[in-house]
Amino acid sequence: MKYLLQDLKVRINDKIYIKDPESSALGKRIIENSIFMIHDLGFESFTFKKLGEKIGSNESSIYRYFENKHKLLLYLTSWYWGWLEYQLVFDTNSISNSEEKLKKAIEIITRSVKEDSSFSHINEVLLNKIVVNEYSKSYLTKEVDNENKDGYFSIYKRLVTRIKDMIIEVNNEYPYPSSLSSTVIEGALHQHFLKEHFISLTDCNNKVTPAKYFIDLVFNSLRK
Amino acid sequence: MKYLLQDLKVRINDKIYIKDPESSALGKRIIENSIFMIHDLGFESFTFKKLGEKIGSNESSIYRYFENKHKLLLYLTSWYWGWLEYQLVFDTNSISNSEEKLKKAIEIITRSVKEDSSFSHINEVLLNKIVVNEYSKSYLTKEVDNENKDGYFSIYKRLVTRIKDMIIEVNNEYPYPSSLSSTVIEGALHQHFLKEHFISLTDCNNKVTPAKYFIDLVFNSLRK
DNA sequence: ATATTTTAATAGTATTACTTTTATTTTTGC
DNA sequence: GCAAAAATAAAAGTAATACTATTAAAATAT
Repeated sequence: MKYLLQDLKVRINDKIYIKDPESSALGKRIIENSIFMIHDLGFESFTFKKLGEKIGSNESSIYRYFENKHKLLLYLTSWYWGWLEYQLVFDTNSISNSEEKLKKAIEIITRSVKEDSSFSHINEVLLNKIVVNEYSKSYLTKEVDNENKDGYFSIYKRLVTRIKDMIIEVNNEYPYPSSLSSTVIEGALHQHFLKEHFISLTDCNNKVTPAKYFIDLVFNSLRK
Repeated sequence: MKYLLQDLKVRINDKIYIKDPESSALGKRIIENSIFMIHDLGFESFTFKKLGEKIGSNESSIYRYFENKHKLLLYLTSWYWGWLEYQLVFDTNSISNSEEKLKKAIEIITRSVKEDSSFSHINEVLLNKIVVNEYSKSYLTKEVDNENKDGYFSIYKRLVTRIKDMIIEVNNEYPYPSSLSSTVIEGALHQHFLKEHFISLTDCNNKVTPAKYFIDLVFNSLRK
C-alpha cells in the first residue's frame, strides 16, 4: 500500500490555488514548510512573510501560489481529506460484510495519524494535528456559502457521503444517516482536541480511542 | 420564569474583562452592539474601531473593558453558556424521572434560540447564532491551555459535566458519559451550522430538529 | 466644591496582508 | 547553445489592524 501511495496525487479544486504548488520545487517547499509553521505557531500567528523567511524566499512569491493564507489552509485540509478518503476506499473496498466495513471506516477516520507515510513533502502526522486544531476555521466564515458553491469543500463532503452510504448499508431504516456521519467525522476531531486540552470532557485517552467510542455510538444507533 | 430572569446576572470569570461591562452604560452598549456587529460581520471582520464608531465612542475606551476582541468573544460565549445553564437547571430541576430529565436537558441545549427574552441589553437569538459560528474559535488557539488554567472555560465545562451526570443517572454502566455529553453539546452547534450551510451533510431541517436526532442518539446508546 | 474616576480625542507604533515594480534567475523551445 | 518566456527575488509602498500612550473633558462620588 505504501508503494501505491507513492504515485498518489490528491486532486485539489484548482480554484483554491493560483499556481499549482505541486508543479514546482518552490511550491512544494511552500506546502512542506507551511505545515511545519502552522503546526508550530497556530494558524493565527502564521504569516506568508514568516514562511518566506523560513524557506529563503519572498513573501510575494508565495502570493503567486495562494491568494491568502485562508486559501492555503483550504488546500492543506482538502489534501488531508483526500488522502484520508483514499485510505478509506482502499482499506474498505474488499470488505463485503457491511457492519465490518463500517467499523473499519470509523477506525480509519477517527484514528490519529501515527507515522508519516513520507511519500512526499507532506508530513501527514502534523497535517492531522493541523486539521484537529484548524479545520473548523476554514468553514466558520462569512464566505462559506460562496466557497461551498465553488466546490472548495467537495472532498470533505464526499467523505461524509461515503460514511453515510455505509451507514445506510448497515441499516436502511435508520432515519439520520447524514447527521450521524457528520457527527462522527467532526466529533472525532473534537474528541482528539479534548484529549489534548480538556481531559475532563472526554473518556478518550491512551486506552480508550475515539474509534472505540464512536463504533459503540454508531452501532448502538443502528441496532434494529 | 421570564420574571425571574430579570434579575439574573451571569457570573463571568473576572479575568476575562478589565472592567466589568455590566458596571456602566458604556459597558452595556459595548456588549449589546458587539453582538450585533459580530453577527453581521463575522468575528474576523469585527474590530474595536468599527464598534467604537457604531456606538459613538472611542476605540481606546473599549480597550478599557477588554484587552482584545478574543477576550470579548470569551465574555460573550461564557455569558451564553451561563444563560443556557441557568435554563437547564431551572427547567430540569423538578423532573424526578432521570430519562425524562435527560431528554429535557438535550432539548434545551440543542434547540436554537427563537425569541429574545429581552430582559437585558443582550440579544440571545443573535448570541446563539454567534456561538454556532464562532465558539470553536475561542478555544482552537495556542493559548487554550493557559486560558483553561485561568478558568476561562469553566462555565462550558460545568455544563458538559451536568449533562454527563444526567447520562450516568440514566445508565451508570455506560462507559463514555463525558464523551457523549461533549459530543451532544458540540455536535448540536455543528448540526445547526450544517443546516444553514451544508444541508446535504445533515438530516436536520424544519421538521427534524437536532433535538430529535440527539435524543435518539443518546438513548440508543444508553439502552441496557 | 473638589477629588476621583471615567470617557473621548488624538496621535503614534508595529505588524499584517497584501500590491506593484523591476531586476535577476531559471526553464523551455527551437 | 541561445533567445524568449516564465518564474522568482528584492524592494518599496499602501491601507488596515491591533494595539499603546497622552492629555483633555465630562461625569460622579464624597
